[in-house]
Amino acid sequence: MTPAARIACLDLDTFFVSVERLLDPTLVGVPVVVGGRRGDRGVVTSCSYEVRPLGVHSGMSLLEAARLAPEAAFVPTRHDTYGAHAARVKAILEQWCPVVRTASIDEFYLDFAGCERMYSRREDRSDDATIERTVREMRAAIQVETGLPASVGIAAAKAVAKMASGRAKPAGVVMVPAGAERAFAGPLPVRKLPGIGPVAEKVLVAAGIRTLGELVLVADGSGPIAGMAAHLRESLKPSGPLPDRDRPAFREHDEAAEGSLSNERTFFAALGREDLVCDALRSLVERVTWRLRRRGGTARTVTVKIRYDDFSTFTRGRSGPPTNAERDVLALASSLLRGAWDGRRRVRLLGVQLANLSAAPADGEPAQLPLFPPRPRAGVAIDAVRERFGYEAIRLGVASR
DNA sequence: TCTGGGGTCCTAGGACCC
DNA sequence: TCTGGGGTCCTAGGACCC
Repeated sequence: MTPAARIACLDLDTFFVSVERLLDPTLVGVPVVVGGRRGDRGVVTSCSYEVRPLGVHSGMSLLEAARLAPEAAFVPTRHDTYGAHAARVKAILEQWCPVVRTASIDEFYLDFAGCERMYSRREDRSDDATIERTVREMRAAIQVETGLPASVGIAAAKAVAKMASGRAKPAGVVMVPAGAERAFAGPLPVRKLPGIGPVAEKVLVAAGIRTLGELVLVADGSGPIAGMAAHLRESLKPSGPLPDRDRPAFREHDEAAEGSLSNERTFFAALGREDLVCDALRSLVERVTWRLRRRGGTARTVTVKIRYDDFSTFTRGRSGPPTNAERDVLALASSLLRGAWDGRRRVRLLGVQLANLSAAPADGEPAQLPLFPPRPRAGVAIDAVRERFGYEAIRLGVASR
């Protein structure tokens, strides 16, 4: 069977902005920047199409964005809010396609292989036409049912579908028929290829390679540029079946026993005092272990991250017996912090990561020895309140500073 | 462009084991 | 004893993605 363009990549347009507009209709039709209030330290996480021509883009500091777009409305990011909207989108996609995978909060891959017959109509002149028409109908259904605009790329290869979804924005559909991959990708800047970031781009541009059409011609061989060319050629080939499951971070809570969990914080003013650094560490441990318990898992590895004023960054980690107890993690994190911080330099950022996750033994099941000490009753009560009303419903004395 | 916060994946050296 | 090769785990750092 010849490979065909059956992989669709659906990307929600300016997702956070779109959700904020659903929740606050006064934002409709006005330029919007999501990421924080004017003057906050932080960066743009999403911005509306009105401000793009002014030079605003995600990742830019809010100060710069405010200078470029003085008229824009600035709204803080509400991470707890967006997941439910993404879940509604996914539920609709599953009515249209048997294979739907979540790649990120605003991005889904679908595999329509084998669906041509079911969706075929007399006016369709080919299987490709059937799929493209179906995807257009699906895209419109998402918009009508959720109020969220989306763009879709369709191709035989995931990476090509992804690049095509970029070309489909806003609110469009672009299909790249099998065999047309090189013609489609050739004119695009190298940065558009998934896997080419700022560092790789710099290397390529320094070598005079600006487009994927130039990169694809680089011969096989050793060295970073030949490696990137090989990566590109591989990316243009038809993809195999999509992975069995969603990425770990986007699975349901009770099956999320893989991947890692982390919380980190950049301080408005870098911290120099030891007691404040320790308080911050405690607060991070409290939050990240709560998330771990909520998804019913344990972690074997704890890593502390520290960034100084000059942006130099260090991590120190250690593995041990699995735990989800705040006390255990705090003890380990504190000792790692002592190894990572000289106690003199000012600390700009502190982070705690939990990794090597696995599912915690079910309730009532005898754990081997005291690896899973019963949670103190106060801790259980705090978790319960947070489960109902959200993490911020309870601020513990020292952590609320 | 003075740079947030949540992730994944890859590399590379050393320990350790058979 | 001076010494092979493969596999896996641990740790630190970095590129990349949204």
